[in-house]
Amino acid sequence: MILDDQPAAFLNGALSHDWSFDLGISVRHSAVTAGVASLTGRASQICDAAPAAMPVACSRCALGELCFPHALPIFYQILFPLARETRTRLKRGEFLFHTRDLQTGIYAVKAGFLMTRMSLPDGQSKIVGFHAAGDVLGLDSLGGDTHRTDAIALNGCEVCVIALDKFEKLLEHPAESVHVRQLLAQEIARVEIHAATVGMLSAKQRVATFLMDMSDRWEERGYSKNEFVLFMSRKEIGNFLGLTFETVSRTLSYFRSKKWIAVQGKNVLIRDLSALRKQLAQSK
Amino acid sequence: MILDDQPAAFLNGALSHDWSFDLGISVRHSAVTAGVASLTGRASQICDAAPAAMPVACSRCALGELCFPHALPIFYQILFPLARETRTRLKRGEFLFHTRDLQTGIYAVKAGFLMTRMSLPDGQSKIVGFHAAGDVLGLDSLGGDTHRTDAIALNGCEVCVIALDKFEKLLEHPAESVHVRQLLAQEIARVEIHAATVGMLSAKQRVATFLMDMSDRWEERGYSKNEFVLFMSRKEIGNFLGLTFETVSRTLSYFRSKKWIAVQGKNVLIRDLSALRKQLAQSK
DNA sequence: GTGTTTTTTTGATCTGCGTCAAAACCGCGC
DNA sequence: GCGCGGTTTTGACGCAGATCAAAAAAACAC
Repeated sequence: MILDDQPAAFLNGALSHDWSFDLGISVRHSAVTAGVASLTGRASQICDAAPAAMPVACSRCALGELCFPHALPIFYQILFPLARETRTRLKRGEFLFHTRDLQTGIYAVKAGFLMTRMSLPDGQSKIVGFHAAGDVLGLDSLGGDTHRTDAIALNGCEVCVIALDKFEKLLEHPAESVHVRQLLAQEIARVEIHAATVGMLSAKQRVATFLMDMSDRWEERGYSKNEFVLFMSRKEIGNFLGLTFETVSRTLSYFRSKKWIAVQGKNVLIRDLSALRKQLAQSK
Repeated sequence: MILDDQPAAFLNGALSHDWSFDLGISVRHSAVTAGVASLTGRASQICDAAPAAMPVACSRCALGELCFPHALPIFYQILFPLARETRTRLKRGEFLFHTRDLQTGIYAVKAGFLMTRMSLPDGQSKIVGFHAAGDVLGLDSLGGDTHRTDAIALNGCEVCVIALDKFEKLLEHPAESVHVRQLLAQEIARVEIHAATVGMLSAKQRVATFLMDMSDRWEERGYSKNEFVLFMSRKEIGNFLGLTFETVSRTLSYFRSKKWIAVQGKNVLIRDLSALRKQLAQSK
């Protein structure tokens, strides 16, 4: 189906242009652009699986300041090769870890997107977060010795694994210890905001918040805040927001009818961010 | 109004009996029993304000194993007097800290109940947690330098304040550092479960979950898991659960009509925990 | 004690979102 | 190219829970 209010060119032009803009992070670049391969017709050149032929120097890693070794010169030499050895590649749908798995390490996302999912007592499962390059996974399980969530790849991912014993050693250094505490505290903030969002906002407000959140994340990573790909399905968005996938779809269509966004499948263009933001001020 | 299915005696008998059962923690005892003062007719004897005449030895503190000094012999002598000096008393409705206040310390609840509340972009505020004796507040703000939430006393509270610089020093000890990471990780787990709960459960399921959660907390602290006081109002419960206060009230009435609980005001008696638990298995 | 305010309960009505259903669309293998 | 399974969109309908309203109960001030 062709967008009624927006020439399809925006998807093949603007989007692919921005996404092929190289930030000097080759692995992330390839993973991110994978999503538009079908639109740009360059599927044969840019494949989803992280390219083995592209070595990533830690100095150019997508994690940047977030990566532990950066703040820890003492362990830099030790951890760098360790992390390299235990790097993992995941295809869409593959698990990084399962609930109740013994926690063996900490995971830093170098490229791609994942989601974490938890099981409820009634047997249903609920998506508790989406994670992009630069995010650290597994810290929330430090309280026990098993994972509390499933982590599943949304597209081709590359994840740097730091073994738990190496991680513990890392934490003996005060600077790293502070850093990890900050990451944990930030995660609490994120989840609390999400709980508040899901708890008291209308469907329109939840979807608007979700789009704005995604926009921020893409911007943080150096991409356009107005044009991005939702690697998750409508069903997954709905699960995350506490809505059905039909409502998510309807709401996106509503935003499109108001000309606030343009959507085609997983590609999104924000056309009026302030209008979306104004939704939040609405009574409900 | 008299309970239709339960003689009022249970409230004046069983409840007050269990609550006057002294665990050797005098401050907590007085704070907890304050809620039933009007029922037991002993309001004049047991007042809400924490009694200045009752000193609390750290060895008998409600925090027990959770208290930092316990796991840290080295700092025990230093911190103990510091914590004593900076103990705070709060009356119902008073703030322990406000959003955007500069974070000056970490707070350990020694007696009473508090709630933490955060502001949403649309101006509304949302309760993100209820906290009882033994809980530690303020850790979630370690990511920045200001508080992200308001902390408000639900009844007479006594809170032990540990200045931030003292706390940082405490964390130089690895055992304490691990302990704090565990507390942070547990908080993430709590909030994620809450977000999942609020996101996809029906009103009956949310209220049932809430009651079971409260029951667990009272039991953890050595009280009966079947009889307790909800220090928060229906409005506050509703805000926390993402429901209106009318729905909370209606749902409690429904549970009472099924003879699963007995409620009079803020006093609750669980009469059939398994029936409540079965609610969660329901389709919705 | 009395009067006032706030909280809680219960009822009546309305509506946003879930549910069920069908058609359109997309990705994928051949 | 074509056919097929999964995803997304759109429509019709019903119900859980929000909203509006009023009375009862509890909390509070004096």
